Parts: sequence; C-alpha cells; structure tokens
Amino acid sequence: MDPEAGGTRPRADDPAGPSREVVDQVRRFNRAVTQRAGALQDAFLARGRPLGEARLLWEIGPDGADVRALRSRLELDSGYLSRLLRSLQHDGLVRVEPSAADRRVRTARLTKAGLAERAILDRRADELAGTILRPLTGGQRARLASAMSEVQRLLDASAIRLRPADPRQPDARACIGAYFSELAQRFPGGFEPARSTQVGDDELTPPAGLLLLATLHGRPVGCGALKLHQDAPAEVKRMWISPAVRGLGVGRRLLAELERRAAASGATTARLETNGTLTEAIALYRSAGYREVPAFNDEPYAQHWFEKGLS
Amino acid sequence: MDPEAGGTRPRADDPAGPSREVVDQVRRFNRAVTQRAGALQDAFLARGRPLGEARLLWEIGPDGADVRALRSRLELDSGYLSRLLRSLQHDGLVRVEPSAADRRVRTARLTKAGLAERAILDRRADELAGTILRPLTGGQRARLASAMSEVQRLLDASAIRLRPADPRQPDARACIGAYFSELAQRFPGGFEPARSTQVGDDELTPPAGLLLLATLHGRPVGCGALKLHQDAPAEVKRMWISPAVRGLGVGRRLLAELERRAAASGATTARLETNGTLTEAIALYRSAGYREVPAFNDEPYAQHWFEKGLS
DNA sequence: TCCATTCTCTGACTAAAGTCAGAGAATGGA
DNA sequence: TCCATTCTCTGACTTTAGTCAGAGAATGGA
Repeated sequence: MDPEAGGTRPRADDPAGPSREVVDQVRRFNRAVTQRAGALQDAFLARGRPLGEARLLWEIGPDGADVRALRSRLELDSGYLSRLLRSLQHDGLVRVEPSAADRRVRTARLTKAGLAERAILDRRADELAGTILRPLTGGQRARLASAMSEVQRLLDASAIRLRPADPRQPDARACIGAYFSELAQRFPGGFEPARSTQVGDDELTPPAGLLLLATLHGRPVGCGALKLHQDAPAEVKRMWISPAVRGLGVGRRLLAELERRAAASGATTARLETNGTLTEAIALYRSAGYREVPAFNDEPYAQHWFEKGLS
Repeated sequence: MDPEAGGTRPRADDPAGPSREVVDQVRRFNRAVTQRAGALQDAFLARGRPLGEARLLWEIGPDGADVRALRSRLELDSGYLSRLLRSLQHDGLVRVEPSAADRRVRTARLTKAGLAERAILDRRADELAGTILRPLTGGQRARLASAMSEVQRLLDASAIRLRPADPRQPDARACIGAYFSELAQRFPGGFEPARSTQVGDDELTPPAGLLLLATLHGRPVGCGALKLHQDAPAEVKRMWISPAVRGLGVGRRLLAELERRAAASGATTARLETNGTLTEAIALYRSAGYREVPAFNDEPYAQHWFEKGLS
C-alpha cells in the first residue's frame, strides 16, 4: 500500500524543504518500485520455504555465524531465531554448535546441503536481475545500472545519522583508528599518533569537547570532534569519512553540525589545522568558508591552518 | 532477504546478456531498496492498523469503489476482502452498500472519519518522503528525483509485455481507438476511419494476420498488427504506443516482434505506409531499416511508403 | 422459465511472522 | 564464592495475511 502523490495539497513555501514535485517523485518511486520489486523478489526467492528461513540461510553465509550476531544483524527475537534455526536444522541445511570461545553462544554453519541451497538462492537472485534486464537494450541497461547506483548512494546519504559519542566507545575507536591508519598511509613520512599533539578522550567529551559519529544503518562511517575553550576559538579535530561514503556530502554535514554545536557553546570562531596531503579535506574546508591563517599551534604534521567565524 | 552480488561466479560470455556488473548493481539495488525502503514505508504507514486494511482504505479513495473493482485491482480473495471491509466498517471508516446498477455488487465508500484517516495517510506519505529528502542538499534532492524517475521509467520499460490479442477484445479496441483519436488530432484535415483503407478484424487474426498488444502490469499501452499475404510482403498496421511509455523503446520492440513473426510466417519483406505528420514514427521506421519506396497502395491518409527485407 | 454465471459473504482453517515469559547454563568482575 | 549479565531455548500464545468451500442472491441470455 503506497499512497501516490497527494497532489491536492500544495507544499508549504519552505525554501529549506523539498519541493512538491520532488516529494511526489519520491512517493511515486516508493509506490512503483519498492512494492513491486519486493513482491517480485519474494516470489523469486521463496522456493517453498518461508522467507525468514531463506533469509537466515543466506545470512549464515559460507563461513557460518554466531547466533547472537545473526540476532543483532537481522533484528530478530531470540526465540523466533531459535525456531527458524531448528527448522533449517531439521531440513539438514544447518548445524548449530556451542562456540569454543563462549559456551553460551551458538555458532550456526551451513551443511553441504545448506551450501548447495544457498548457491541456488544466489543463482535465483541473478535470474531475477536477468528478467529485469533482458527486455532492455544495452544502452538502457547501462542507464538503469547508473540510475540505480545513484538512487542507492543518495538514499545512503539520506540515511546517514550524526550523533554524539564517547571517544572510548568501540565505534568511535574504530573511526579514529581508521583515521590514523589513513594518515599513516597518505603522509609521505608516515604518521605516528605519539608524535602528534595529544588530545585526550576527556578533551573530546562534554563539557570540554565533543565527538560526533556518523553512522549508516548503525555502522560507523565517519567522525569529527570539537575541543572547546572558554573565550577562545573552538578546535575541529579528527575529521574522517569512510571512503565508502565519500562524495555524498557527509563531511560537509559533519563539519556544519560541529560548527553549530561550537556556536551553541558560545564559540565565535572555529579553527583547524591539516596536512597538505589531504587535498579533499582542504577543499572542503575552503568551500565551507575557512580561510588560511598563520600557524596558531606547533602541530608537527600540519602545514595549513584555517579559521572561520561562526556568526 | 536479499542476496547481494554473488561475485564468486563469473557471468557466461553472452554478448546479448547483461554484464556481471550490471547484474550486481541490480541485485544491490534490490537489496537496498526493497528491504530498507520497504520496511521504512510499512512502519510509516501502518498506524496500528494491518497494512492490508490501510491499503484498502487508500484504494477505496475519495469517490468510493465497487468491491469487485477493488478485488481485481488489489488481486485479493473475495473472502479476505470482505473481511477487511468488515473490519474497516466496524471502525466506522467505511460504508458498504449494494450498487444501484447491479445488486450483486457492493460499493464501498469512505465515511467522514474514513476520509480523515485517508488524509492522515496522505500526510504520512509526504512525511516519509520528507525524511528521505531532508538530510540532502538541494542538488542532491534534484539528482535523487531524477535518478528515481529514470529507474522507474526503465523498470516500466522492462515490465512491458508483448502478447497476441484478438482485435475484438476490449484492450485491443481501446488501443486502436486511442490510435485513431491521435490520428484525428494530429492530421491537419483530421482522420475518419471510414475514409481510410479498411482492415477487418479477421484480417488481423491468425492465420490472415495478427495483432500484438503491449501491456504494462496488465494495462494496455500499445499495439501493432500484421496483415499477412501469401507470396507477397507482410503489412505492418496499427502501430501505436501510449504517450505514457514513449521513449522507452516499446515501439521498436513491437516492430521487431512483428517482423519476427512475419518472417516466421514466410514473409521476406515488410511494408508500411504512414502520414507525414507522424515524424517520430517515421524516424523509428527509418532507424529500424525501412527504406522509402514508391506508393504501393492508395491509402488516402499516407504520404510515405516504406519497405524492409526480413532476412 | 431455466440455467449458467457473477458476486459477496460466512465458516473453517492454515502458515508465517512473530512476542513474551521464564528456565538453565555460562561468563566475568567484585 | 556470589551475583549481575548474557545467551539460548522452550512453552504458550497472538496477529496478519491469507485460502478453500459453499450458500444464497442477482443478472442476462436462450
């Protein structure tokens, strides 16, 4: 059930909001594509088995998976998941054993028959794509793939959420770690955190500072932080975006949100320093209104210092 | 459950088939859109009511609908539909009465409360689109709308089916009627079927001829016909595509299928005549390999005659 | 008038997709 | 050792999305 464009009600004239025709296009897409594709897909992949079971079979994967990981990934009730596994086990497609690392945990693995069934599902998914593509010309196929990629990427961009996080949390740690790894790879002389100006976890925790995490469907895909000072400029730190979501405006959004929060904390100026190798980051800062200024600290890995008024 | 790209199996080297990466893109899209967008949509529109009921509420619409029309449109079992209506009736949202035209038939109408509930659904669908669009920049929104439109149109193109039909059937009649209407509008002097060279229904019915219908999700969107002659060229007739699906290669597909069937019936040549006003049709024929030839009949409304070898 | 067809509804039922409660085992920190 | 927490499983159950059978009323054509 997808209500189509509700064309009887004009959109409020909000310059920051989406226009009527864009909203209508999204609604039309929701109706036409989401539902139809879903029904077609379900029909294609069912194979006489409940979809929940088929889905689980696929998610267990060729390497197996812990039940709790499956529970969390598929967002299923422990009881229901147990039942689905029982059913697949009964059909000889799955084997469930206690994990060696923690005997409370079960690990599910596909049997030989389970792997064969999964391969059939794989083929079926290919066939489904084939039925969609076959009636089209070569040019139409390329255009469809390109448009689908664009829709998908923009829906991802839309789904990215920003939230404050404690720098000690695993997700935050992972992002900062990825940031440091990338710096080590891209700087000509490498990067060692110990040689850089130290920033403690407390400094990025309210009220002294703040770390923002960007997540896509719960998965961390970026971070950025603020060091706040009384009567002095706020410092932007730890700006990193996962390569998987670059080009989608996430960095810009993160930076804008950091600026907002800095201003809300009373800061009138934001500052940051960066290495000359990070050309895309520098371009982002410039286009966001940062001007290059004389060095304001002695960070060994920096060659450029930027500042922006926050009014 | 959406299997993602099954990247371990190389695609057969079939130049006419879709490439591996296009198939993978379609599979990724199916996964991303169907599951995520579908689930989000259901959550948004549920409002504590089963989706089937919400869907029915929407489909009844502001003007009401016959139960049998709803049954056919939504492809629901008569018993189940009756139950859904009962439930909505119990909630005071729907009124069901015998139709004046045929007392076997029931007409369902929304009550005042039903109309209010429908308006809420309308608003919710807007809000759903809004949540998708709001995190995006203006440029991203425009790009998303454009990409969605492209995906939708190409999926429509993909979903179009060609099938033989009896020219007397309502769908065929509707297409031929639309064709004649368009000719009447576009020809400078108008068009009257009676002044044109007559083609009887039997002439477009096997074995004397053939009519092909193009349908999109069961709805007729185009037609084309053949008149077959022993030891003489086959004639292409009644080529019409609905404006809603023009530009998607449907005409080309129809024409190609007619040629195939003509060749399969032993014809070595295909012929057609057309009015000079139909510039897109002429362009299609030319690009499909038809050459202009001297007039081979005295069709009063034609100014161009074309021919193509079918080997 | 008869009869085949169409339509809606009710009875009876099923399968799938879950939820909630709670028991028992395992883990790790105080 | 104790205890809070985590994990899985089983019991019991519900809701949703339907299906199939068949009855009774209405329609239209022979």
